Amino acid sequence: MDKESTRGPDFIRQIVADDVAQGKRDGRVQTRFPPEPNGYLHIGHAKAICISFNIATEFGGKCFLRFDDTNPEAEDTEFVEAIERDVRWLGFEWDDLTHASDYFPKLFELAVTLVKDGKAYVDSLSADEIRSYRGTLTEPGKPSPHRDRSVEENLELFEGMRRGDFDEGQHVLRAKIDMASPNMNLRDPTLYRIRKVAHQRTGDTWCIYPMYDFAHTLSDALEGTTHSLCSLEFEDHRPLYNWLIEQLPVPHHPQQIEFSRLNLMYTVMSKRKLKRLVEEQYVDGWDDPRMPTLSGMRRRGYRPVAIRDFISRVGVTKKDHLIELGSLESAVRDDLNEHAQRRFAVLRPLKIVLTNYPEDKVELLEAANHPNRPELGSREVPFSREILIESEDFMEDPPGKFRRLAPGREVRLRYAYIIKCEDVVKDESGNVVELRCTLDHETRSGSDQAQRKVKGTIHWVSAEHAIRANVSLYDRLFRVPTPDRAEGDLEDHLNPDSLEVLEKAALEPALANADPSEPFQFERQGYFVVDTARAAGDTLEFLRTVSLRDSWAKLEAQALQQAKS
RNA sequence: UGGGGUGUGGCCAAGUGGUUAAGGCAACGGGUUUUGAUCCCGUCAUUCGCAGGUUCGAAUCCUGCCACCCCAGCCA
Repeated sequence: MDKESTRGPDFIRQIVADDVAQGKRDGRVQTRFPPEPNGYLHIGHAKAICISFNIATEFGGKCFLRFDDTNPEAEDTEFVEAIERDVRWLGFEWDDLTHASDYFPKLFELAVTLVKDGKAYVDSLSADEIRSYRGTLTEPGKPSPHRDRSVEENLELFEGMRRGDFDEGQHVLRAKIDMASPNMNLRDPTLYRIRKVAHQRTGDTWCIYPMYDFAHTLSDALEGTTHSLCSLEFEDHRPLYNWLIEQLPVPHHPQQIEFSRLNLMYTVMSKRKLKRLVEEQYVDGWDDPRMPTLSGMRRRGYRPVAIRDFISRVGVTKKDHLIELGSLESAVRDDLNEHAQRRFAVLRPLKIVLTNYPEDKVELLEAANHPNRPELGSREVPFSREILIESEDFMEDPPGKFRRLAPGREVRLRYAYIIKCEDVVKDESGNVVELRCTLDHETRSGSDQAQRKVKGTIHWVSAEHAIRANVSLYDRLFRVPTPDRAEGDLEDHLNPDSLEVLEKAALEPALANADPSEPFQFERQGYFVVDTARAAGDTLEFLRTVSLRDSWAKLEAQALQQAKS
């Protein structure tokens, strides 16, 4: 149910459509999403996933999930499983699941071909030496003394590398391209390095592993990718990508197209930084609701359809961008507004005694599950003499525009009665601890005389029937819009108020057996969901997915601004 | 001072030489409302990084300049 965009096809779809129209590659379309299993997927990956999977579907093609598992030191099956789960959760199913490691034998063969053709050589310089020989951005590199080894010697050495005759770092295999190229990627890039580490899939079969450019390009070419869609930072790699495909006898000639990656304000998207937040326990784990990971968003209560909608709202271009959080939240709200059933929950309770309501009386009042969707039915909410309201719905000395409860003022209790505040009870230190109100018996919701209008309507919960719950309120993880670019350490920019746990929340009884997979709107508050990861004892745990749009809060903020200036 | 990219309203983004420069988010104003929500209506770029040029006509073509991003892993 993604919202239909009125905008024309993006530049990638235009290219693919042209290719198909011209019968390029027999009009076949095949894409792939190639994550490295060294971390969890985040919202930036969701963009890449949507692009590749959707384009394949739109053109009647295929999309593979391929693990780019060429660096066994960083990779782990935990990540493999998480990635598969997250891709499926987002709503996509791959036509085939492959691994760069599936191609290790063929990749080795192709490397040998390159050596035989004199297009690759074994270099025995140290990593430091290679770096210094590479030159700089403005100065050309110089050839390694090993650059002109004979094919025979190279073959022997490369076989030796493969057999495990050498230590890590002793040799690498390099492409022989152009040490003076203005494109650093063409200055004899490393193709293979020795790593005496077991691989999560191939075990000890290999002690040499291909580098990204070699493995990725040729995996594409081997499995029949037609359009290799990736992010902008690989633009400089495209000449190398094409070079490899031109040099080697591969069955397919894919085309690489780059788009800008997704950046969101007030968060970070680099796997390295996310990993650090997890490992140094600034967050609860990869699925912490403040994380931009898909698992975090899932726990937060964002639904796949909302994420897909957000991605399509953002579009596909080559322009670097930085997207406001509001844009994501708007997509999340649009989905939840449509699908979440409404409930009453009082987050910070203030007790009210209805002095003219019988002590032992309980009424069951009907409340709609969704005001705009009557087909979703209703539930009964118990009402009694003692109720709880949101403490911020009462002000002793309210500003002009305040429409809620105040001494001598009336409000409508939603789906119930109009009440009037008669008395304010305070403790020794002057805090308001209880309100004594009278109720207008003529104004019960649905009754003939219920039409009387008052300025405000508030939600409530019967004190006697309330269910206790903890409610976690999450906010942005960082307090600066671009923590990546900000001065100082990452942790200096963390938002100290990114989590507030309310331990006195009171819920209406209908929430007692809430289905953890079902989102709710706590009326006038926001969208909430059961926090399964937190549910330990017998206390109910909810978390706030996103607040409701709040024009009152905005007014208050503006008033505060004016008071300051 | 090398190479590769990108510049359209606060944030995204259509636009592919020819009516008044789409749309979304945000903001602002108004209407409906027993959620200060939703919904609905309206306002919001005489101008497309800047300066020249070509053209009857330019965001779209040309030239120059400026700004920002990426690249010197045996990471991906």
